[in-house]
Amino acid sequence: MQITRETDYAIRCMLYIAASESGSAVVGDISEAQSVPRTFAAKIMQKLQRAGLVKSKRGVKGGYFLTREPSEISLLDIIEAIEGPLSLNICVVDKNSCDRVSQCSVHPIWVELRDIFAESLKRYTLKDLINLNTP
Amino acid sequence: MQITRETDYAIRCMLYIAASESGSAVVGDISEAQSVPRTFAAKIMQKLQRAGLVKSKRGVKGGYFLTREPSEISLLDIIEAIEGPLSLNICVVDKNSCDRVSQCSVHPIWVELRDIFAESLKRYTLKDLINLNTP
DNA sequence: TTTTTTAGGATTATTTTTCTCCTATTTTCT
DNA sequence: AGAAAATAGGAGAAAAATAATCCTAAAAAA
Repeated sequence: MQITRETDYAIRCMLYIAASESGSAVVGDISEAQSVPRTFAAKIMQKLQRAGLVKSKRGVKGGYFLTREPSEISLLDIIEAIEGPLSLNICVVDKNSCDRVSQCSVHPIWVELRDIFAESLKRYTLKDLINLNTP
Repeated sequence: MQITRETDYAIRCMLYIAASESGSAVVGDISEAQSVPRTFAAKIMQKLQRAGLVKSKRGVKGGYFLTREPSEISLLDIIEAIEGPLSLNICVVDKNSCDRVSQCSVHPIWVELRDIFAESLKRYTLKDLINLNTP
């Protein structure tokens, strides 16, 4: 029931970019500032890019920058970018994982809880997190 | 962000006991009915007992039975019995896991979300799940 | 005293997570 | 043009967590 360390890193990386003066940052800086292993940070940024949360620019003066305003990027966005669609139980996202889904009395609860959790995670944006830090 | 298979099994085991005529069940039956590997089911029942959700009786005519009414046992109870205290990020439950907790702007959010999620999970009891099944 | 059933320690197997390494490719600056 | 600074992505290694299994012991009932 926990986010993975990778997801935690991803949030911190996004936060670093969002809070940076220029609005963009290079993997080396992100990695160092947020204590995320450098090559792992690079992989994470690639995932975030594929999910459309950031864009990259190669070469000198390159780096990553957000594609939307910090107020438009939620924790849910980042979590799903890294972990895939949110669900509390595998059966919600992969019907084949359980052959009893159709008769399972818990299944609909997992679906319902997914929506409740998603709503909660949607409510927190990068902007909120930055504001908490520097009020 | 998902419960483990062990936790899913645990919920199904509890549900089986709660729904049984006699109010008690033997590991072999639980295992078979819920398609949980037998020895694993035994381990799970032991965890549930240590958490105080069930009690056991050894020997012929033995088995496991609930210590509280189905309406008094929530999904949160079962999840925490198996996985330990609920938290969305390791840092909420183990301060040593992250050396930046004190200055981390996300940390308080994880604490807050934990409470929201816990409340949601508390709302669903074994009784609710049984009723869904046999209305 | 035999059978049924749980208790618990030790151990193995599998899967997932958490990275690392290497070789492109792109872009800028001199 | 060429060197330097970045990201891109495939492949895979290491570590940790999950998902079991096995064995021996203990308790209770018949």
